Amino acid sequence: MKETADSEETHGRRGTRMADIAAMAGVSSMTVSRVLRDRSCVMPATLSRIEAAIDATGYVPNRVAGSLASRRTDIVGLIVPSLRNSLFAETIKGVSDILGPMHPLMIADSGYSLKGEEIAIRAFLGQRVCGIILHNTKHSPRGRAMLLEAGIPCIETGNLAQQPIDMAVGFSNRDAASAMTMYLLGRGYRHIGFVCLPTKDNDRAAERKAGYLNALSHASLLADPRIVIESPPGLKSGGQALSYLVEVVPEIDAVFFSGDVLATGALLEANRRGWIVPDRIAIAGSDDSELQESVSPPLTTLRFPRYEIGRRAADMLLNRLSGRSSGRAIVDLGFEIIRRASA
Amino acid sequence: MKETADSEETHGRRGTRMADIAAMAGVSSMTVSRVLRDRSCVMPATLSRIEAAIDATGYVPNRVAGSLASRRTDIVGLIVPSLRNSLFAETIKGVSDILGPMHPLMIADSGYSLKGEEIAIRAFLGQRVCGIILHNTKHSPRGRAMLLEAGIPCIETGNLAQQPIDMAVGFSNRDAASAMTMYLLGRGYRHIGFVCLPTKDNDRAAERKAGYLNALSHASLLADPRIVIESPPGLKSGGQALSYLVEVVPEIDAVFFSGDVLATGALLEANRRGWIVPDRIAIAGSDDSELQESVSPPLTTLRFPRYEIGRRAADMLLNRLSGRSSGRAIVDLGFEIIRRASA
DNA sequence: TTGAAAGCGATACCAG
DNA sequence: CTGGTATCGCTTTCAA
Repeated sequence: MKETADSEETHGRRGTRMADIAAMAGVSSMTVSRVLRDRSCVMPATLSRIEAAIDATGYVPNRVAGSLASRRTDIVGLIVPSLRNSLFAETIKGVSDILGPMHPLMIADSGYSLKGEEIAIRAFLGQRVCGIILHNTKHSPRGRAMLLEAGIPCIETGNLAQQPIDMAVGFSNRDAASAMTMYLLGRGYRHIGFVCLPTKDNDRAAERKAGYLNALSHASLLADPRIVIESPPGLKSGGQALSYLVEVVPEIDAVFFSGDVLATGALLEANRRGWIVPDRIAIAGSDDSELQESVSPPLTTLRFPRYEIGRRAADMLLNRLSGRSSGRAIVDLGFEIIRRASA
Repeated sequence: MKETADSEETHGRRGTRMADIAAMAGVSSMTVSRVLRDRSCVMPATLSRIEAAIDATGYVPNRVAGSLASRRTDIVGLIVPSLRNSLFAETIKGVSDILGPMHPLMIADSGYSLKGEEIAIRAFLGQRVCGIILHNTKHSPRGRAMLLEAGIPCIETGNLAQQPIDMAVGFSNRDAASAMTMYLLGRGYRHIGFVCLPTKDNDRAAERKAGYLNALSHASLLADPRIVIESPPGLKSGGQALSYLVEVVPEIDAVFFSGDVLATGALLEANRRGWIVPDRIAIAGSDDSELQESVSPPLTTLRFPRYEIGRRAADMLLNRLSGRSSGRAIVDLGFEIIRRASA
């Protein structure tokens, strides 16, 4: 019956368990378990024996077992449309900063597809994450159903959801686009083009287009469908979009690029062609960054509080978990128009 | 003894368990477990009953319990210096693309500090990740010890480690910096400045500085310490570095910016000041991107296969886990010098 | 091909 | 403050 000792010696490292620590310290594993949560709930003498055992062995508690026993994990799941895009990186950083090491962060990208999001949701639920943060507010029926069914906090951050599954934090893409369009109208531009990312499966792009169209109709202007286009992401793509718009409707006097670095690409292209911005054509962008501020002329853009959105999302999640809050919060963090020389 | 039925009704949703599915399908839970791994190992009739039960209930297997029983998870841990930096986003994307939904990805940032990395390592080991990918090749003693002790695959990717803990994939920052410096020397520049990110806790920056110095001494040139500087990251920072260098040593004829977007910032600053690049001063950068290609003049840069590094790292990890490989692979994915107009 | 029994390594819940 | 005992929901192992 030396099986135990034998296998420890024979098979080598099987990993230190809580029971081993308990044995070394001459206590039960419950005491060890308690110490791990709260050092101040045992006698000092006991505590020091336990701590000695822990760092003699380098024991790292098994959260998998702990999670099974307590029926919950500390893992937070985050799904973004793309891991490559630095915009989402801001939000990820915000989330990560608030969560800290006590709440491991699991990240998946949906590849901008509803199906991809659904797959990620299922994977996360399989891991029994304690909460989920999503960038999309549009979901597949199954995805939405799983989230509802799971009964865990869920925060949607991409567009300010009017009917969130649970909670939402963000800003209104529609209002932001509308505001920028009105700003351009206020500056006297009358042939304002609009470029956004593909709207399929992307509620944010769709909302921005709607905001642009809204603003025009509020001003009793008719949108010219020839200069309302969708474009893939990227600097070059922005340049190409600008070239295209000017060719199709030469009298165009301003363009609002509502996606990522499109505006910067357009500005670089304008510079290359020797077009004076904003005299020949005004350019407005979105998602302000150091880059948009550093080009010449600096770009007028929308600024979104992406980092703060990540922080708030994580914050709301943690509050809900700790029972300090409940209810279907919808937090609007707004946006700003950053006025610079380009429009 | 109607406890079971009672508690299900009383406490409501407790989540469907494998045993429930088994009961519904009239089989044992072992059979359900098997089906989940390999649909083709049970009789078709049994299979369809089980599948019917699964999607009638929306059952999502509990990986926490599964992991405890099998003593291993499918979770991969990834630690990067910063989640904000789009460079690392490339690698993250590569890792994520290879892992897919079967291997959830846990991500933490070290905040460029060894202590931060150690904390993340401990957290990951607590979650019993099946493998770890690190961007740093310099670690705290405890961090290194934990990794060694854990006995799981570990891949270092930031700088090509000569003595990896386990496996390594990447490129030599030293060789790359040396190559770029030699390229500049070959173009006839003789007063070449060097700017890198802070070298503290950052083996990559340190290696690049060493490569620059190496190249100079191979050419029997003395480095001028006044124009070898460290600078924080960012476009503006790059511009400031350029201004500083030109002021301190006016005869400087080229600068190699070895970090991130520093070179782009410097180029924009040069343009602003009306300095002709490369006639007044040549500028070379690193970490090629669409941006560096799109500015005027386009930047000569080093290009690193960051996405591919992520893919290979994940690939090596998966291969090791599946037993298809072993051994301490060190994979050098190299680098390229992208020659453009700026230097 | 299928099932029964015995864990996996913690925590919950009571008792003392 | 401390310990015993019964899970947690699945996989392993062996037997049928």
